[in-house]
Amino acid sequence: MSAVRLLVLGSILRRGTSHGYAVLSDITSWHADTWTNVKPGSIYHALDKLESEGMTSSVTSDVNVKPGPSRKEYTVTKKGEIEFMALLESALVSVDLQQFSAGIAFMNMLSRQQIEALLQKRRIALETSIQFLRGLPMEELPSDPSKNPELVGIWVSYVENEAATTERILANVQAGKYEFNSKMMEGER
Amino acid sequence: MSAVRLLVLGSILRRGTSHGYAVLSDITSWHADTWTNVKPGSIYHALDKLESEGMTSSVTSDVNVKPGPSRKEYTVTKKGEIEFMALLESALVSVDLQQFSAGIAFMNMLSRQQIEALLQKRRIALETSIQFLRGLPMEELPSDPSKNPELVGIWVSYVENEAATTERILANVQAGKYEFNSKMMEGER
DNA sequence: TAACAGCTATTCAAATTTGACTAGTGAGGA
DNA sequence: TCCTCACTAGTCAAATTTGAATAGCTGTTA
Repeated sequence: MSAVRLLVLGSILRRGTSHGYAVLSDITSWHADTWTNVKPGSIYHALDKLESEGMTSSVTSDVNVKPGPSRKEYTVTKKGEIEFMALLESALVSVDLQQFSAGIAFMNMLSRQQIEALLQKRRIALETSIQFLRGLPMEELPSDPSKNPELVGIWVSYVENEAATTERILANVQAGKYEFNSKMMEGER
Repeated sequence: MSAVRLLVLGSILRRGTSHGYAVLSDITSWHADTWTNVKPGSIYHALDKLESEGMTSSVTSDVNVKPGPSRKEYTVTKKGEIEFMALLESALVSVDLQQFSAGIAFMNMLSRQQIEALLQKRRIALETSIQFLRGLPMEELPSDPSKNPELVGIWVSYVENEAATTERILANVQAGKYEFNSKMMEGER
């Protein structure tokens, strides 16, 4: 899965109630064409899917909306909120940059303690991955692509860089930067 | 598009002639579960698609193949070879890590001069991207996710790291490391 | 000998993503 | 007035990707 569901739920949650086009505008304005690449179709599909799963509920509003055609207003249900939290937590430990970015975009919706724990977890996973990559066989004149030192090098350096990034964010969070959610939600001890 | 087409064509080209399962085994053995994540379904789909587009041609071999059920043997056509080269060149300038990795996996199928030109091009694209990212507005207490300094930081550091990686590979290639294709192919000056 | 595990080889339905297209409304100019 | 442009809002078919299932052969074990 891509990060669409997380982004869509997050976008609606930030506004309390929202409609397709607003979600689309939010997301396309957030990404600097860099960290997400979601198209209208994916967003509207995700909206339908989320509604059919009971993650959101909607009303068709046709009265006194100012410009353009009528639209469907969505709200995130309790179930959807739980789903959002689960997606958010898994995004924040993901090695994938798009996932992780989307997680960071909504980091303020968790508590400082939760973020710290998740970032630690990501860092450890990345370090394990570095160990593994360093152990791979390589050949100067590779007999098959997997033994190409540059190929392995690309991934070692990516993962090392991610580990450093994670560490840096963690340090900032621990130093008391930014604001976080203080209200506790289900699934917490 | 993902890197499947490139990987499939590359795998067949390396063996001269090949069949679905061999392509699948190649690709899954190359990725260290890291730099590609292609499933059987995608590979067989790509094989069908490529054949229908005339990029490959196939024979059903049923005689004296040793184990298991019968299979379809594919060869890359001239047209497929041209497609492969185009995909390879575009992978090598891609900002996306999966694309770029797949390109590096087959770098020896281009000439040293071609690789050098493409890597330069990638580095320049990445540097332009860094300039852009550095110019983005940020807020310590972001009013919307796109202004989150950590989010922007993640991408700055990713792109900077990619620029450095590209530079490093370029330096090695220029220093005479590795072996490349000396035979010239169409579309070259 | 039959049954099962394990490798070879692939298929297929369902889910997701892409890319391109449709359509309503208001503002401003000719 | 009427036309066109730009913005709002969304739909849809086609392509791709996923996840899980199917099916052929060979060797081993009970």
